[in-house]
Amino acid sequence: MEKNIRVRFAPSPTGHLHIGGARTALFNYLFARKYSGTFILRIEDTDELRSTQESVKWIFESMAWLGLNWDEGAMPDGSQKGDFGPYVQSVREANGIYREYAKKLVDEGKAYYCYCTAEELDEMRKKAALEKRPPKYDGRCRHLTDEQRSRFEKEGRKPVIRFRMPDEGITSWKDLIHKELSFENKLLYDFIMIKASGYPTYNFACVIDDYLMKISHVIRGDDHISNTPLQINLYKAFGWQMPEFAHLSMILGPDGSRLSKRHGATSVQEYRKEGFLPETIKNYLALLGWSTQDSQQIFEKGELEDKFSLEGCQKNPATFDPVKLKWMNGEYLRKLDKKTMLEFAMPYLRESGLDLSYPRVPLEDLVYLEYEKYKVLSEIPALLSFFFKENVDFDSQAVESVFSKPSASKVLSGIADVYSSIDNFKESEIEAATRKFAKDNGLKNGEVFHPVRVAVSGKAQGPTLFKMIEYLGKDCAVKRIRAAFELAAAKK
RNA sequence: GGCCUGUUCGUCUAGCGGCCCAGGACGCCGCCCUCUCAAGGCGGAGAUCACGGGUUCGAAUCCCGUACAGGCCGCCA
Repeated sequence: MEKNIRVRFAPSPTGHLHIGGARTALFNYLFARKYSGTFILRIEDTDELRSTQESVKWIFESMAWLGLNWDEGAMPDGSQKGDFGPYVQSVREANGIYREYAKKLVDEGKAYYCYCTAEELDEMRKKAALEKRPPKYDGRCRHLTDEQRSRFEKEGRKPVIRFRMPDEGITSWKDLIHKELSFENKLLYDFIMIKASGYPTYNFACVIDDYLMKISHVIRGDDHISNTPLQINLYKAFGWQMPEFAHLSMILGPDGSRLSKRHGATSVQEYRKEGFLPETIKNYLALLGWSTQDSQQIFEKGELEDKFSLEGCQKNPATFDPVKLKWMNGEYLRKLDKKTMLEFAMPYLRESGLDLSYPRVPLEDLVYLEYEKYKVLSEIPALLSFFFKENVDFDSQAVESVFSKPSASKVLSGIADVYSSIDNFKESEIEAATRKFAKDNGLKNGEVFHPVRVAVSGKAQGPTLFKMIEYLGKDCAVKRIRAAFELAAAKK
């Protein structure tokens, strides 16, 4: 691979960072890291209507959370990092960069002013559709005389600048993922470079900036494939060397259409809130459309950066699978140590409204108790809630199936006495005493364990029993078992 | 309507002419472990490689059609 790899992620700030955008960012990031290149963040806010400052903030936040740190570009504090800035297109526009280059093409006869109104264009498209022709701009303003122009100007019309597309020939390039791709020029159209507002369009700004920022590889979604021949003709008109192109496949929802809001969570922020770890998101996203030869699933820190390659990228679209995402998050959660897990769990615990001062054991011990069960952080409070309050919320089904057994009330009254006489209230002591109780009374272990579990936690499923009882503490456990005894006795 | 792209288990994928009547992972099913649920271990079902033609001694892999799917055709990006 040649030196000076420079790639960029260029989102338009019109909402939260979408999971598809995050993947594009990730692939660019990984590519840059793999080849010791430069990863650049450029804000493409040329849509004056939809771009917002707030969206820019969201993009920064999501990128930072994912750990996709950029070497150059717009920074959260408003500064510009790097020698090829500014990295915000609206600022570049204000600096006159796009107008300057557009004028150059106009002067050379490679672009022209067009006075057609949006309504006229609309009309043309409708007509074309009716006649089953491609809705392509017919080039009617290509050869306007000075007289015609001044008449339009007098009418108060603001012109756009259109690129004069070659009528003949073929535009092709060797895509790093799709191999050879080609388009006939006569099918292309005179696209707008500068809008009537003076703002550049995507296709124009993108080329100017990629050139000026010395981008070596353009890695983006393959919804841009048909924009590429337009852009290549721009490079040719300027006489610039074009970058390499790599078009990534799309991400689909479960129904096979492009992943969108109606498929549920689509922004990085939503996944963060649900309790996915950034490492999970990165790992999962990397696997959507990319793989190693041995189909490796889980990557240790730094491994993605080492192993990533464009050759391993898929040409066909990938369906997003939330189930596998959750599995993967479980894998990452299980790797966390006690302290880290508590740090991650804390926001969810706080938000749950549980009385965090209630338990007598350290929170990290409680959280870690069920560590191998978690799939997302947000489910932690519900799993542990019985540790945080005086009384037990009984699961009616558990009560029904366990307390209705004839031995239940006998077990509960007996075991409460046994527990209250244990001095060293630790897991091993509790377990030994419980097993002895079962044996002495001719009961199966399960006949004792199950009612006790429901009595202290209210649920039929939960953490390992004796550790749970130890963490609850002697007083609490005995009290709960006695209360449950009343309940079970009443059932009879 | 035109152009472009794509098509291997339900899903993500390995595969780049013989090692493949197709391997891994998620999910599913069963067994084991076990105080429950998980986790873990073991095993299983699941793809005639979209379809039809070629090329070749030999094709999931190369070529051509067909079908289906997606993308683009905006003074959106």
